[in-house]
Amino acid sequence: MTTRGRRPTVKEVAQRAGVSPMTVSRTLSGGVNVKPDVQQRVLAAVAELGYHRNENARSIRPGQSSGLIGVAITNIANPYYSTFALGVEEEAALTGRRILLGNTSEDSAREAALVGDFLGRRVDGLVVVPAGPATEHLTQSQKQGVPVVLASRRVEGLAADSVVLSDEDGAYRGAIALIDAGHTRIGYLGNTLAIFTGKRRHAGFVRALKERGIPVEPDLIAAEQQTVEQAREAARALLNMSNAPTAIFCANNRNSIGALKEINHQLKSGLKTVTEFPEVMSFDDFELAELSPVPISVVDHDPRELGRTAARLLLKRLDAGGESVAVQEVELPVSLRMHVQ
Amino acid sequence: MTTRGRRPTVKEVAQRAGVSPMTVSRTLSGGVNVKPDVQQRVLAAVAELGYHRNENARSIRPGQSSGLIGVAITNIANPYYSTFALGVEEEAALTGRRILLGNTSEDSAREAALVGDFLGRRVDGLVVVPAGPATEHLTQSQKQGVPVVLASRRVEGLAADSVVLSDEDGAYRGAIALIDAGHTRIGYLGNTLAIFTGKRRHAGFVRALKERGIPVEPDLIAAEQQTVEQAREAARALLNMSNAPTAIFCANNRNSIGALKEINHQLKSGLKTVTEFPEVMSFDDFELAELSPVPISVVDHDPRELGRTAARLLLKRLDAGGESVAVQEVELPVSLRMHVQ
DNA sequence: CTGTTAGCGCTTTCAA
DNA sequence: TTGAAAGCGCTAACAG
Repeated sequence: MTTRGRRPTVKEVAQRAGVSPMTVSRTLSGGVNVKPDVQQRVLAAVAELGYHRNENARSIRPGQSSGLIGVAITNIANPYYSTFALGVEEEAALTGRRILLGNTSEDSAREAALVGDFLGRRVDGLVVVPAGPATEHLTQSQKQGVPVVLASRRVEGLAADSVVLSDEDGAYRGAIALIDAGHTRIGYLGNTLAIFTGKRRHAGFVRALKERGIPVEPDLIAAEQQTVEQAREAARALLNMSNAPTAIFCANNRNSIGALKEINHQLKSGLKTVTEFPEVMSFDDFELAELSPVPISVVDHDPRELGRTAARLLLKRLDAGGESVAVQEVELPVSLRMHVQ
Repeated sequence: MTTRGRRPTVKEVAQRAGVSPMTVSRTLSGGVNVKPDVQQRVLAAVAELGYHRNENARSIRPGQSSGLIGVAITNIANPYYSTFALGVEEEAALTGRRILLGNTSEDSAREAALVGDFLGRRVDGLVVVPAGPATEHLTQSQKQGVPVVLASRRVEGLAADSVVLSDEDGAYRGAIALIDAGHTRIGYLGNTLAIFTGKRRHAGFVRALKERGIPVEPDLIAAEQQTVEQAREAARALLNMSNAPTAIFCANNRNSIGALKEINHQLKSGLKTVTEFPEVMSFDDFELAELSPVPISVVDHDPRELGRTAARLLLKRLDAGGESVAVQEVELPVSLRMHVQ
């Protein structure tokens, strides 16, 4: 039995198996040039002692990697990002790598601290959903040979691989669909234009309106909501306008959910009937969207695939070693699903 | 400028600052016994080079810890678990620790592999939502001085700290509430009884029925659904019975969502009216529960707090060093919220 | 096929 | 207040 609190080392395994540490090391690395019966003894000793090779000690040797990928996302609790993280984890696990996960809460300073910590832990690479326009910590990572892949959002002035959604196109198509359905007064609920996705989705929305000769009324645009509660308040304001919009475009799931909560609330209070509420278009699908009391359509996409793609871009660059590879900018397609049932 | 692909070491920082590596080390560890002006020079060199102390090299020295916590959960994409992970991450970050996150997909073998990998990376401790009754990998971890905290589920025969919900009590109260509302035919949708929470919630449900003299009809019990799709099928079977239940108790969010999807679907198909569908009681709150077309109540709790508590239990044990501390078994309360609006 | 040597980046111990 | 030496666990490179 192993003594409590002791972690066995190669030496102990070697001793127990009656070989040198090198033979243990070789056995554990595939067993080239080790006699089968000796391997057996080594593996038996490993099992008996519950030995696990110290990956940290291993990683400090030149040419060795830590097998760690640092993942910095803005909000783990948002299903969109947690599903994204799942995608990264799965793809990383395929190569035996693990993810170090950190939450930035949309705070650039926290992101920078997190990245610094990740570098200290010698991650092989980073997958980041950038919280803001800051780039220093990311370029520093790149300079030290730790590649960075941006996901969901890009940042200006940083030459890094990235995978984002077709935000502009998706928002454009969503808005066009509403216009085609006869709407001319369309509200907009989104996150701040300072954020990559917020800006692009807003741009797509505006392009659709302009193209169809519909004026963009500032009163109908609310683009500062990051939480469901904020979104709900903004939705309330839109719904309570004397000349309320007949449709609302929600630029992300937080805003869609806030809008539905408010619509549901007002509906249950009984002041208006269903037909008096606007139709909803949501950029982001979400669980139970089909329960919406008003017709709802979604600009759908696959956050898990977004995560997988981010990981793949990173792994590809890692495989290339230090060789310079052209920066990859991937844009994943979105699909319009009308009137989710 | 740092050369691409080079990570600076203490030596380089020392050279640049004109001191020995030890002085750099001391400065970075708080600066005791280093003259202020020397510290300035060191820190300047650190900043110029973008130096990050190699935590892996650091951790191999005796008495040093990696500052890593291994977190193994069964399904990152489930909001319940991702919110749980957020709680762990937050609490860990307070002590400067990071989490290594792995998904087990309810697979014990994968969990064992994950734990082995975590041990190899010299985690300070583990937070595990156990996928099954297997304990070998967990006792091995404990034997090597790496404490384990179980969350959401316990496993028999393992003396480890744990934090779980008041499953039995919550299910009991939920069922009693349905009975008090006049229901005598109550369906049950849950995950398998082989899982800790499944067994306990089912037990609470059954206890309520028995206590009130209501027979437990096997036909009304479906307890094998792990996914929303499976839950939806099981719900369909219940709804389509000639003598369908007037209420359904759903033992977790996957089952609640599956049930609501099916109810919504049948409702929109127009074969029955709203009042012909059963009322729903959901163990687990979830986003947009209030949009349910039928009355819904929830057995509510706080997965983030569950994560925080798990992390706190672990940190407390780590603080105690190797000293033996009594095993802590925490049970977090749940609250009944009737007729969510 | 196996073992010895040396050294990765860091910090504890001891000496100055 | 500073530095030199030694060694943590591991594995390339070189013997044998």
